[in-house]
Parts: sequence; C-alpha cells; structure tokens
Amino acid sequence: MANIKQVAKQAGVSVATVSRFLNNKDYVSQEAKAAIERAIKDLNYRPNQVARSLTTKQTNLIGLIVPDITNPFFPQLARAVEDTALALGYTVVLCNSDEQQEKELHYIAMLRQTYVAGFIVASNLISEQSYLDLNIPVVALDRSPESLLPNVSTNNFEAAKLGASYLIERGAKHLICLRGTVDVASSNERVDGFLAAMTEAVDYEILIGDYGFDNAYKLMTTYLQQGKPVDGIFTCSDYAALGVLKAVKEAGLRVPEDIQIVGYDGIQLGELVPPGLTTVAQPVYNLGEQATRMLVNKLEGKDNPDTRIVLEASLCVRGTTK
Amino acid sequence: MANIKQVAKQAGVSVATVSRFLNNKDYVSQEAKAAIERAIKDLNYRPNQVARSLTTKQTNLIGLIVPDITNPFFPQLARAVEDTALALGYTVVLCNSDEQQEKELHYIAMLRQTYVAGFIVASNLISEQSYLDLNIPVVALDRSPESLLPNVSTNNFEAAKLGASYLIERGAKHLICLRGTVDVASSNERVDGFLAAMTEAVDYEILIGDYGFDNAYKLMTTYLQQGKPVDGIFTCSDYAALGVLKAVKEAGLRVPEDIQIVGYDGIQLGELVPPGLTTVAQPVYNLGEQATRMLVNKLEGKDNPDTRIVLEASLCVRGTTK
DNA sequence: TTGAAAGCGCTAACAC
DNA sequence: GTGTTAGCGCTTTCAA
Repeated sequence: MANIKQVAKQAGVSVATVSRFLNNKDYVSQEAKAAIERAIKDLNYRPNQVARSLTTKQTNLIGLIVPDITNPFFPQLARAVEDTALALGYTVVLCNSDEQQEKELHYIAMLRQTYVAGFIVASNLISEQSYLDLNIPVVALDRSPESLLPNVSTNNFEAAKLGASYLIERGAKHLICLRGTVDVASSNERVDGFLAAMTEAVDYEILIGDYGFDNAYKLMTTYLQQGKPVDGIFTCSDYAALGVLKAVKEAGLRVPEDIQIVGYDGIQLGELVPPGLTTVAQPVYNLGEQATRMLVNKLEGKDNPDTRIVLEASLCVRGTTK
Repeated sequence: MANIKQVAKQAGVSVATVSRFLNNKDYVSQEAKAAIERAIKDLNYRPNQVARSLTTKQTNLIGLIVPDITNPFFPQLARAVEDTALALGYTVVLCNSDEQQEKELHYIAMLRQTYVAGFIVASNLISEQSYLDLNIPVVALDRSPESLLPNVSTNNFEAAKLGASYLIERGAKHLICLRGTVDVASSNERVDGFLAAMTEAVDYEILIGDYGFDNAYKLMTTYLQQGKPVDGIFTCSDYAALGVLKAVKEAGLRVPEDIQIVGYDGIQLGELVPPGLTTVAQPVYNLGEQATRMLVNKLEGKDNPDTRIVLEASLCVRGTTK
C-alpha cells in the first residue's frame, strides 16, 4: 500500500500539501489538487487510519455494547445504530459482552486503546461511573431515564404499567411478573410499573430472572409444576416471554385461554410465534437512531440540550392475550 | 494515559528494555523486570495498540462478516466465534453487511486499514477472488465446501437431501423448495440436495427467495393464494421457515396436518415456535469454533493441513412434520 | 543484557 | 499556498 510520501513525490508536492488536501484544510491550489488527485488514483492510495489516529488520537469508531447478541432485540437495535452511524460517517464496532463483565471490560479496554470516539451502551454489567471515568462520550441505550449517562430509552415505568394493566383488563386475576436482574435500574422501573398496575382484585407474585430465554423457561417450568394458580404473566423482555410461552405450552396449558402473556420490547419474532406475542413494543429503530444521533452530536460538539430522550412504548396486541 | 517512555523513566531503564519486557523478547534481567512491573503498575500503563500496530503492521483483530444480524443463525454463530477467538487471544469485530455490498466493502476497507489480522466471512456478497486479493488470511464460514477459500461448512448437499427426504418419508407428495439467492454456491448445493431427494412419486416446485424472513413470508403468501396443492415445504434457512410458517398459518392451513415444513440451520428459536420447527440442524457452535481455529492456525503459521472442514448436519425432528 | 536511534504513516505547527 | 520538521507511542536493528 502506497503512503503519503509516495503520493507527494508523484504529485510533485510536499506531504503537508497532500495531508491538507486529504483533510480539506487550508488552501491548496487547483493545480496541486489536480496533481494529488491523479497521484492518489494512480497509486491507489488510501490514507492509513492507524497512523492518522496515532497522531490525532481520534477515530470515527463507535463502540456499541450489547449484553446478549442472541436476544433478538439487540440485533434489531444494532441494525438501527449501524444504519444511522454509517449515514453520519461513523463505523460501528459491535461488541457482545455476552453477560460477562470480563468480556465487556475487554472490549472497552481494546477500543479505548484504539481511540474509539465514543460508546453506546445497552448492557448493564459495568457501573455508570466506570463509563464516565472513560472520559469520552458515552450514551446509554435502553437503560434507565434516570441514568447518570446521557441516555435514550422508553419510559420503563409507564410502559410496564401499560402491559400489566392490559392483563388485568383482559381478566387476569393471578399474575406473575417475571423480572430481570435485580439492581438494574431499567429492570426495577419495569417492576415498579407492574406493581403500579396491580389492584385489590388481583394477586401477584414476582419472579426474579433475567432478560434471557433459558432462565425464563426454567423458572416458569418449575413454577408451573408447583400448581399454583396463574392466569397472567408479564415478562420484562420478549425473549423471556418466548421462554415462558414454551414452558406454558409444555405444561399443557392453553394460551391465552388458561394463561395470558404480555412481553416487553417488540421484537419482530413476536409476530411469528403463534399465537402472536402481545407485547409492550419499544420503538426499536427509533431508539437506536436517536442514541446514535445523540452520541454523534456530542462527538461533534454540537449544541445539544438533549441529554435524555424518553420515547413512548405502545401496546401491541396479538394472540397471547384474550 | 501513560506511555512507554514514562514507564522507562520511572523504572530507570530504556524504552527498548520496557518494550522487550512487554513482548517477552530477548533477555531482560530480573531487576529490570521487577522495576518495570512496578512502574507499569504505578502508572497504570497499558501499551498503545495503535502505535504498536503502526510499527508492526499487525493486530489481533479478527473481522467476522455476517450477511444479516437479524437472522438468528448469525448471532449464534458470532457467539461461538467470539468465544473461541477470545480464548485464543484475539478480538472479534462483528460486521453486519446487512445484505449490502457497499456496507461489506466499507467494513473490509476499514478493517484492512486497521491491519486486521484476518477475516471470517459468512456472507456471500463479494467474490471470493476479492477476498483472496486482500492477501491476508480469510476463512469462509457456512458457505460452500467447494469454495476457493479455506472453509468450514456443513455438507449442504447431503444435509438438504436429508431434510427433503424426510418430508417425502412422512408422506408429502407436493413439495416446494424455497431456495436462497441464486448463484450462491451453498444455496445451489442445498437445492441440488433437495432435487436429489425427489422421487417419481412426488412433484415439486422451486421458489427463489433468500435466507430472510420477509421474503419467505411474502413468497409463500402469494403462492398459497394461487391454490396449488402443497403439502411439504423445505426451506434453505430456519429464518425463512419461520416466514413460511406464518404464511401457512395465516392461510388457515394446519401444520403439520395440511402442510409439513422442514427448515435448515438449527437455530435455537426453532424449538420455541410452536409446534416446533423440524429442521436440518447444523452444528452451529462447532462451525464457529472450527472456523476460528482454522483462521488462527493460519495467522500463527501453524502446520495446518486443514483448509477445509466439512461437518455433518443432523435431522432435528419437531412438530412441523408428522 | 541494555541503550540510542531510526522509522512506521500521518498531522500540525511554524516558517517562508 | 506550500514545504520542513517535530512528534504521536511503539518496535527493532545496531552497538556497546
């Protein structure tokens, strides 16, 4: 691969001029421009990003950290982020922390050393303070509106309340809330929303799980074996709802006749899984797009009063409710 | 962030010695070692990878290119690759080409400039020659065993034959093969496998689609409206099978009573979707692991006769077949 | 066993 | 408008 020196020589100018041309800086005469353009074409020259970032201590890389790439919600989110970033001139490095703190730290360290421009964090394994300590722009995505970090999310509380209320509205009397990991703000907020929807006419129980499929399946299978009465289940993620659905069916119960289910997220797969998953749908694409724009605004030092965007989720009624 | 010079100063040695220590090269006296270790700890020093790769023209980055991150097969594959790579000391950069050649080229160019060590390619948008021209190790994953590139895959032909045969075995008489993009080798091989399973007792039709959900859904919906007789469908991906399943159900047909379906890939979601997707299951994790090992072997110049690994797929019978 | 110094490819003063 | 040159942080001869 050719380097800037060769281009300069071929074009009969200095490397500084070539560099200016490359970065649209200062004035470069028309003749010089033309000569450089030719040389670049002739030599099939591409600027070396590594050298560039060694000097500038900058890149146009955005690290996107997701907790579990096998949860279909995150690929959908990732796609939105990538789309938007690419359109704005940034490249996304997708990091799957796989629910392991160690992996997340590894990715952060690696990207940090690569002069990553900023992060979009959709996982919850590392403290917000740690991210702040990085001293580079970070945006939290799909976490809590109360986050210390600039963030984009839905109103977890209201959204969960909406979903839980609907279960009651459709006649559920014995509810379960399958919640995500404890101490995770967004997860807590969703549980609070669920609780806010409870009335005196119903009873409920809270099961502690995570947003994954496997745990949801196991927890619900165990629970159903106990034979306690249940006719409505609210899960804090769609992926978990799918696990619940499987457990319920295997237990020989009918959905929605015996048990109604409402998920959370709005993954595309929700419509595939017969009888169709009723869910509190987050505006997935918009979530990803807004987070990316917010980060890029920060990166480019734009005036951006927006340091928190809260989008509305909506109830998407399908077959798992009556 | 501290740099090597500061470490050297603090430790009372030269930068060269620190560098040797960092890379376990040549001899470094015990005293020097101790002093350097202390200094590194005191300064919380981390080598700057950018500077390092500018000098060495190397990194331990592996680019993993997938065609569609929203197809659940690829996240599963990605996870296996990441796991293995991390264990072997490499970091995976996951690139979703999103079925767009432009995006794929963008990622390749960007990683190439970053001195990426090698690629694992699970997409089919760019010619194999283009990858060979990169002049760095590349391994094709889940493509064709006939690939010019070193590759890891299942025996597409046999696997598809297995799936199609099973449909016939279970009594299907009017079959459809929903194939992937034309001119893609792995896709062609699967169709050939399907064809090889056909007997005189049945009739069949081949529909051209892709591995995605949307197209499968649309194609099948349209097809079913025509009212032609169909009682068995083989799709070249599970994700597409889910689309077919949806179309079939919407058309008011029963699965498997009226129409039997067999997918291909073995995604986890196959078991969730009632009545459970019968599929030709690829050994997903193993596929990803082997590809990563093959690439790393090449990167490290190990003697590796293996330039092609063909794994066996197996029939996973669930509810979409009788 | 260690240090001095050149150089990786590029940007950014600074001088002309 | 343009060229010279000093780094960016690291590895790697080459000498000592």
